[in-house]
Amino acid sequence: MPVPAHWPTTEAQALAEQERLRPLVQPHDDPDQPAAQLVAGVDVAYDDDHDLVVAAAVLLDVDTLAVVEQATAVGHIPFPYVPGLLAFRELPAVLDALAALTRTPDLVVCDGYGLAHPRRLGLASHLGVLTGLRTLGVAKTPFTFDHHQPDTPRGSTTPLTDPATGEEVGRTVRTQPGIKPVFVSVGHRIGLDTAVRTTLHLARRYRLPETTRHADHLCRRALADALSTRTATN
DNA sequence: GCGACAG
DNA sequence: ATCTTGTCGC
Repeated sequence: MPVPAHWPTTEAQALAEQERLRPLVQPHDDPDQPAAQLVAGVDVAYDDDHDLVVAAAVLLDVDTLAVVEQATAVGHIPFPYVPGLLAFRELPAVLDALAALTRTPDLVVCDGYGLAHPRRLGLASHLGVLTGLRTLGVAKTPFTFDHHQPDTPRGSTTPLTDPATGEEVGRTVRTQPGIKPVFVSVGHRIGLDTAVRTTLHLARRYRLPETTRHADHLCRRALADALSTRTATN
């Protein structure tokens, strides 16, 4: 329930924490791990007026895409929204929701970026390093770095490149024909090709991965429930 | 200095 | 993220 001990309170602390965790990210496929069977989707909903944050973790079978388990967690908002420091606002609740699951996911799909981040530690990578879990990030809107629009067909991609180093830090992916692309980047213990392939598999029907859709719906319902319960109690 | 800026 | 009306389409 509570925020992890020593969770950063100021921007300076958060920046220092990112510098500390950044070198621990493993941006490649992990040979010791078999292909993912249980994939988790995590998402968060807020109510700033009541200082409430609700996270949801939904486990899907990667083959059938059926929901096999789900959990939620409620808490207080631990950090303000600051571009580049989103993880400090979302992860405490996400960690609680994941801990509430009975089974351990083989992969966690996050809402946002991983390596495609100003300091190479977006929330997907951050979550991966903190938990040791394999993670990837799928963002809905551009953040840092330039890119071109992918072609119209589903599966088309274009690189998200760091203009300074020329390094490919992510990829725009057209998950549905002619529909606005999503931005995929490596989180932890996974390579970009695998991350993109997995995202396309999970987004066979809609623009966003099934994992993200389920987690989004669940955390919104849970937030509504938490607010109504609060009204009935207070 | 100014603008941009995941969710 | 969240606030919001109507509207197009399966």
